Amino acid sequence: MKSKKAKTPHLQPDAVIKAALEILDAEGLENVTLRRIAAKIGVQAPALYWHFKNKQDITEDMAQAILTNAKLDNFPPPANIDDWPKWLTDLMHQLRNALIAHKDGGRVVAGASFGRAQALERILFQIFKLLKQAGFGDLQAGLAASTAIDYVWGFVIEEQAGPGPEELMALQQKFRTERIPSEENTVLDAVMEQYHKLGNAAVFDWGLQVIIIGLKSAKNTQVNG
Amino acid sequence: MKSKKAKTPHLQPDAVIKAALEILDAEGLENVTLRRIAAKIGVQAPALYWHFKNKQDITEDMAQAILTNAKLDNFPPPANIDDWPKWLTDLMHQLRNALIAHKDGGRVVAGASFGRAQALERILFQIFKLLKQAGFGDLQAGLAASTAIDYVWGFVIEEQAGPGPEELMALQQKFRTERIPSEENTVLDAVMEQYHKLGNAAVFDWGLQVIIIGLKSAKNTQVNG
DNA sequence: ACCTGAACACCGTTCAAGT
DNA sequence: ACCTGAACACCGTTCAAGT
Repeated sequence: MKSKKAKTPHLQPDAVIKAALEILDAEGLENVTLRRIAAKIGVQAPALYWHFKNKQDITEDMAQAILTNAKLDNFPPPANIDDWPKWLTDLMHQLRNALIAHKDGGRVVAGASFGRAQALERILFQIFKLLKQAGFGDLQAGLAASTAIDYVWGFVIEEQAGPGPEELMALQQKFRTERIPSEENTVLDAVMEQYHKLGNAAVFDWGLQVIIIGLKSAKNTQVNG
Repeated sequence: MKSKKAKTPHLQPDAVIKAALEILDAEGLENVTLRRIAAKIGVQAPALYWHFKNKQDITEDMAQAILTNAKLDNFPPPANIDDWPKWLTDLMHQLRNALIAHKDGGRVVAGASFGRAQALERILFQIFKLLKQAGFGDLQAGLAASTAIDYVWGFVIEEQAGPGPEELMALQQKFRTERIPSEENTVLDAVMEQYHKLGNAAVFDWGLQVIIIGLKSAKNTQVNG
């Protein structure tokens, strides 16, 4: 009698990625090692080499998982094509959310080459298609899509790699003595204060809207190499 | 008789950073190890710990060097304040140039926390000041500066970490079978072709101009948290 | 004050050997 | 087919010891 699923017959690749993401969230990227992953699923490190080519291969799958879990693919298009700004806004917020959902998510995806490229290409392709419908030229649609994605990318990397509270403290102390005009100094401090009140999502959205406004008037502009 | 500079009296911190950057350019970030750096300047690895707290400390200095060597500080302001768009354009191009001047430059600077934050803060402060002169509100000037910087950041990371020629090949092959509508497929391919003809600098500039156009109309808009 | 030698705990990876 | 045990070359880092 063959009992199906007797005792989890073999090591599932999905379980490996799941364990890796759990370690990532709990302890950060530098603790995602093959030995830690293996230990988490009750196996020895070399066992992973049966299912994955190497660590890079695992990283690729982690990146895919991070970008795939948020349903960025087949993002529901707007009823009215003229609402593409809102559609793009929502999609880019979703992309950011996917990246910040995991600790060091930006760095993980940045570390993946093939997996990142593939996932980002799909998103880019979606934006490309919709912007063309909205009246963008071929090249402009492609450029617009990558511009928006690059912005998200940079924002998240900065957001996650940015100085923690303790580093901010040290920074401020160094600047107190260094920075030239103390009047403007306090003005910038006040702005930083505002930043915190707004929250990252709002700051992110401000820049995103700037880009979208710019895109509206760049729909069919000439591109000069 | 004290001969000055007899035989390079002691190990100079600058020489360490210089050696590190040389290894970086020649062999990439993963080969920048303490032992390799030490070997390059004819010393043993533990010797570095006399001059630097740890490897992170060296990374911070590398980031500083990368961002400082390009003269991003005290970037000459425009004769006419209304020319702030060109000024900002030039500054951002210079920032990109500084980052891509070294192999993996983006990742090095991303890996630095204190050093990056300090250098970027200075650039941000400069932009902040000039945009205020150009009539931006306090908060808008700050948001505008960080938006522009984030874009540069994302573009360069993508530019440097992006798939190399061999990965692009594999990507295309995978997409040939996967991607849904082959008509649109070829359109996107044509766009990618255009990208190459334009070159990275032109693609970068297109997105940058989009942002600047958006900034012009966001000078004094309300910010909603 | 500045550097070496030797060691420690930890990597990713390989490979013969087990089942 | 799938996994272990042991080893290899390499990390960053510490520290006693040399000069």
